[in-house]
Amino acid sequence: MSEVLELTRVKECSGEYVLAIHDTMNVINGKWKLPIMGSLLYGKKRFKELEREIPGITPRMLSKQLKDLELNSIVKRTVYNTTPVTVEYELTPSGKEFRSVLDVMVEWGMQHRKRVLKIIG
Amino acid sequence: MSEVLELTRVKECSGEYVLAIHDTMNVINGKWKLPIMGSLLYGKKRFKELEREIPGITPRMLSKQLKDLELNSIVKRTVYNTTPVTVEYELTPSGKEFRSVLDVMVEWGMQHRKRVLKIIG
DNA sequence: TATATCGGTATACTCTTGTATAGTAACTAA
DNA sequence: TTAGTTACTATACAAGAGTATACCGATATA
Repeated sequence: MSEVLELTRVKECSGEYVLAIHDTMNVINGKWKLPIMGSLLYGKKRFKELEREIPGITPRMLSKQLKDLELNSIVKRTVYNTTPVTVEYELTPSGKEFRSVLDVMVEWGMQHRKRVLKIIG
Repeated sequence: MSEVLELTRVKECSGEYVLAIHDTMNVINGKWKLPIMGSLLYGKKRFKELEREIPGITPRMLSKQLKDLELNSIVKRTVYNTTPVTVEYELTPSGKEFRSVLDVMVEWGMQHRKRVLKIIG
């Protein structure tokens, strides 16, 4: 079965549809995962770099969310044997391809904002 | 400025990009908004119909989330002057167009699942 | 010697989300 | 008369998400 046909079939089939949605939701839930991924879209970052780039995040939450993202194969963590240790975070291929989801979200978000302002204004 | 050019510009501009993402996140956050919208994709529904179709939801949460969705112009609520009152919920144009976001989420979710299984298996 | 950086962890708290259970007024069918 | 439907609301509670603050050992810098 071709990819396109399979996708069409899945969109009809509520079970797999819901499963895939659930996978995606797991990646973006919470307040901090999208900001972290957004920051990593521009290249590898170290812990403190992320902490500085994401205003308001505490080390506790950054650590927790990075672990989540690593578990879900969105982020890769690499430790370098320097003194003191260097730890680098980067997006996996899945992480990088998540940009397509972000772009559609942005597109919808903008259209939605326009429609709402047209009604109010 | 054309739509396409404007979108390209926004994708470069972190401020508006983040704003639009935020709009979209507001629509889907929490456990129940996507199930509700999913149910309404197939047409107007009444309160009790939604309650029956979404397993596990309590009337409290259904009421709360419907209010949220109404506030954000995703769902339209119509009251009919019958006895007892009939209340119908349906998606607004924005709500209907949200399907494009869902479809991309499904596409990414499936690809991601495949990639992860390939590594593990 | 004092301070700062690195990549975090520990503890305690609040705040939001969600659950459980019961109840409401008005009406209908058995 | 009793039970059920409609569209919810009220109260109380549990659990999870997020915040605030402090701390760790090792190393580098002033």
